Amino acid sequence: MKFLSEKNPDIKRTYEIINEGISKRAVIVIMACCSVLYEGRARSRLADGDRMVMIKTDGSFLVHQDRNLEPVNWQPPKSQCKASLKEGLLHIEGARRNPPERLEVEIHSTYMASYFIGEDSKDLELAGYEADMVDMAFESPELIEKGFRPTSREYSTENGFIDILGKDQDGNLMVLEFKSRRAGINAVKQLKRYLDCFADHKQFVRGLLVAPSVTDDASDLLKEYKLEFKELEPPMEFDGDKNLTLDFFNNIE
Amino acid sequence: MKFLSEKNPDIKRTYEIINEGISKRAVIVIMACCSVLYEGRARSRLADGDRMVMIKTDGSFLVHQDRNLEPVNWQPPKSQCKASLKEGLLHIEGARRNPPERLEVEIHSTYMASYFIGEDSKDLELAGYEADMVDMAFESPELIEKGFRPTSREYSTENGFIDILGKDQDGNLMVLEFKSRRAGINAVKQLKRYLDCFADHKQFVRGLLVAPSVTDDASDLLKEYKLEFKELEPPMEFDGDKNLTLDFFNNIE
DNA sequence: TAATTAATTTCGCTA
DNA sequence: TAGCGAAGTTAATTA
Repeated sequence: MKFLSEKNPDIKRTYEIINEGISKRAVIVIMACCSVLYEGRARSRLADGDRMVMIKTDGSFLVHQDRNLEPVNWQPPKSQCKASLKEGLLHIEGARRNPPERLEVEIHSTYMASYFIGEDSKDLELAGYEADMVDMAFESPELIEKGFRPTSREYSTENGFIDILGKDQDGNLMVLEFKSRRAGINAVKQLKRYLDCFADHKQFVRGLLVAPSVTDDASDLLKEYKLEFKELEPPMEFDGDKNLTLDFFNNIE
Repeated sequence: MKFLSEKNPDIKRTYEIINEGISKRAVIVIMACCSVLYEGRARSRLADGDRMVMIKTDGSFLVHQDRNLEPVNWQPPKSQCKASLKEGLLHIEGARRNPPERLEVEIHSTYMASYFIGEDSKDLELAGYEADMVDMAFESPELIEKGFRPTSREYSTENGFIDILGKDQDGNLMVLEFKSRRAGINAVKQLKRYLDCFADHKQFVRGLLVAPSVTDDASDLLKEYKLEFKELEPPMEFDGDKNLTLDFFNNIE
């Protein structure tokens, strides 16, 4: 990896490092005392303090405080970032047109300025999506209940798309709504709205909420609406990897 | 600011820097080639690549690739982070109990390892919230329309809370739903559900969607449901600062 | 602690 | 490009 890192560069040198990093399409990481202004979808200001400033190769622009998971200010990918020296002050501006917004960092002193040109071709593999859960149930309908036969996925209604539509072993129509996390009352209301689309249906239609768990409120509402709940966890295997167990994952307590 | 930054430290030295940073409650920033595993609410793995690893003073733990605004993997504030050397490999683990989840970064080589103990007492001031918009309309009802008289905020119905309930100059009941951004069909449906709660009301009830703009679909749906739209921007002034104009904010094109 | 909701949500997908 | 919906959403507020 090619990189450059300097301690306590002065304002002018920091400016040079940022420009060099931008022109080389590097990831720029700076620790500095700065103030921040944002205007666009909302508007914010942040007085002086020590923060980490990062500009990524795709134009993502982040300002992190020493606390919180999320950046205190940011600009999304594809922002145009540029540095400028004005009256002895260093400004970094990230802007974009749609929506129009602008982030400006004013750097007063720099503790460390660096940029990195690295290799990272790998993308994240992630398991546990709601979509995978629906796929699993569609392919293995016995996970829902004995005799369940799914007929369609993403069945379109005027109140949105039903995850899975099918029939139980007695031929009753079934509407399935999936949640990959604990389901709340909104999930129940959503399911109810799907069932409303079958109000003129002659036969009884069963509504089934499928999730790892439900909140107490949601459980009550299910009873009130005469809907059902089926406990099911989202699949945690990676694609093409269904049979592999990693030691790592057995270590969690 | 007190800080330490070293280039190309070996694994053992990186380990020392991390431990020193953690014990001093510093912000740790590392550029390294690493792989990442996560298990908890979901499960993920990320093969080797060059990334930025950051541990904050509140236990936030982030892994950033050179692209995307969001970290590719992370652990929220209050996570327990610790480093360990196993068979010549450096592991950093961040874990928490509720929900049970664990992030593990395996570092293969380090380009830069650093920690920073800085000062940052300032919090972000932000304007442009939906809540501010509702407040503004409640206090200045003429912004909605001449003769409008708001009666309650957060009026509770079985379909959720109505932002503002009031009456127009002819005494008609009005239900107002606010969005601080462009409103879509979901906002219209939400407003419709509030109006459904007044289905047994003897008089006509007006439904008004208040937002900076609406999507075309939402506009169509408003007509279909015979609901109205009022264009209104969220307030962009900071608290206690209503009369100040900042030069900065005039610069945006 | 749990549930509800807005967010400069972001991100990916689809039309 | 815009709209729609899930997300390891996060973060704040309230019960």
